[in-house]
Amino acid sequence: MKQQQKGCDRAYLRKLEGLHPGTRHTEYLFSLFWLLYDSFGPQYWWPGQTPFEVAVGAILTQNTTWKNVEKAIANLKSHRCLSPFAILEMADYELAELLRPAGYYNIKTGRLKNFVKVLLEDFGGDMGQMAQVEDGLIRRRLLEIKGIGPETADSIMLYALEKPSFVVDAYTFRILQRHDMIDSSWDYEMLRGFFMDNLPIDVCLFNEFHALIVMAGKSFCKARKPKCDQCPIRAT
DNA sequence: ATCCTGGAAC
DNA sequence: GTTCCGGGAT
Repeated sequence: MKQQQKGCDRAYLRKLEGLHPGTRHTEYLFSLFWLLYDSFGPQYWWPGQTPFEVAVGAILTQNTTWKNVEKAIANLKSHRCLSPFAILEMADYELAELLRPAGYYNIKTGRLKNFVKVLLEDFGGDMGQMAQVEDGLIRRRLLEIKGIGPETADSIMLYALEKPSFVVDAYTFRILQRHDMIDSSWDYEMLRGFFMDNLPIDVCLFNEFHALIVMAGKSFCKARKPKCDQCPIRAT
């Protein structure tokens, strides 16, 4: 079972900040972080259990609310199919039926199998073995899998393998654009680099930061009717 | 630019 | 009733 990271608390994060040389961007990012941390509190992602379950969740949650993913994962569990081998051996239509509540069930059936195939063939079905591989290498390997794009790869890296890879998402783009820190020419890798080049490389920090950005995006920095007036990170 | 999909939230 | 998701492939 994946337990809560020990020592991933405010004191630890404060110390991290103190030890890191501050560029202008570093100051912006940390001030953003603390405003989020103080208003939403620690998030302790991933609401997950085993690293494998976290990876499955990362694939199933693509463009889908987490609530729906939980149902699909519950289905896998109740059918005792939450293992690489069980998933690989299941008939497509059968797996699709279990994944149904997560939406895109036919697409996700293929994507899950693609991932599980690599996990079994290259890493003996063991996430721990996958975690042994050097960060850059394993990221590239994950990105080769059809159905795993940059955000899903980084989510698996950070939340399942506990490697310090910053997860960027649509909220990250939106928030930084509205803060005038970036413009629309920035792509995924550039924005990921912005965080990783200006923050201490740390699993606990990246974990909380991305989770907090998601919270801010859901509650305030929405596409349609942003609640800028009440937003805790307004005018950062 | 469009497709893939169910379900929660508004 | 629409909108929108903890995206990615074609």
